[in-house]
Amino acid sequence: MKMLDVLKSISNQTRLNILTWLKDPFAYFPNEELADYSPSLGVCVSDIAKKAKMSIPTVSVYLKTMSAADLLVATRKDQWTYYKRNEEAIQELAQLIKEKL
Amino acid sequence: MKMLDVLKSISNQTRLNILTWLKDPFAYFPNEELADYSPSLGVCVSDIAKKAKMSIPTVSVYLKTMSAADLLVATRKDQWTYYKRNEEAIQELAQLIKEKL
DNA sequence: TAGGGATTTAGGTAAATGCCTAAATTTGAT
DNA sequence: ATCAAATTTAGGCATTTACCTAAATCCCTA
Repeated sequence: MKMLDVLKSISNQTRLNILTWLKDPFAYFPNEELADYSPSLGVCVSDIAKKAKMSIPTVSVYLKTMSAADLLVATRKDQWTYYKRNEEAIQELAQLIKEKL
Repeated sequence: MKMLDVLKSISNQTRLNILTWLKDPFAYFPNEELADYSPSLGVCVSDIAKKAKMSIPTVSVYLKTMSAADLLVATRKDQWTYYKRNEEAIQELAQLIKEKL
């Protein structure tokens, strides 16, 4: 894990929010959008963009950045790309800060 | 603690390095510079700037930013400003990431 | 109170980041 | 093969960040 890239990828309020939203999608996204939600997939790009009130392209690259930093896991299914949190990597980051930083 | 400001303040390789150096000054700074080192004070601006191979003004504002984010503690003594880590805040950050992020 | 060392503040430029719209691509369904 | 929906890629502009040098300030000591 590249500590600096991970840190950069969460040094933005929107990206930080996305991480929070994905922690508990039912608490943050309209239920109808989660009709066929599955924890193994996560939430799709456009739903996240709508929640963020930001353009889809912007959010698309944010998500891509975060998955490049290994904080999110992307799954393409049909024409949708779903993103979910990578809990292991997040815990690993906390651990790294705790003992190595 | 403002999570975002803290994260921003460590989203830079040099500032990340400084945090590492201050964790164990004797391992990273020339011993003669630490002649009157005391853990309660830390290391002064110009020694840190020299170690970073960066201009003093740049490092001065980096350090100030980090202490504004509460990651460092500054102590002015005579004409020197010493900086040391704020271990509590760093642990708090790790904790915050672990359970709230 | 003048001089000098350490630091901070100001001011500037280049690079990176934040976001957008438009265009291109992917993929399922007629 | 074609259309439409979702996403990604490209390109662009505004703001922030990363540094620097020069000037100002702080604080000692003569």
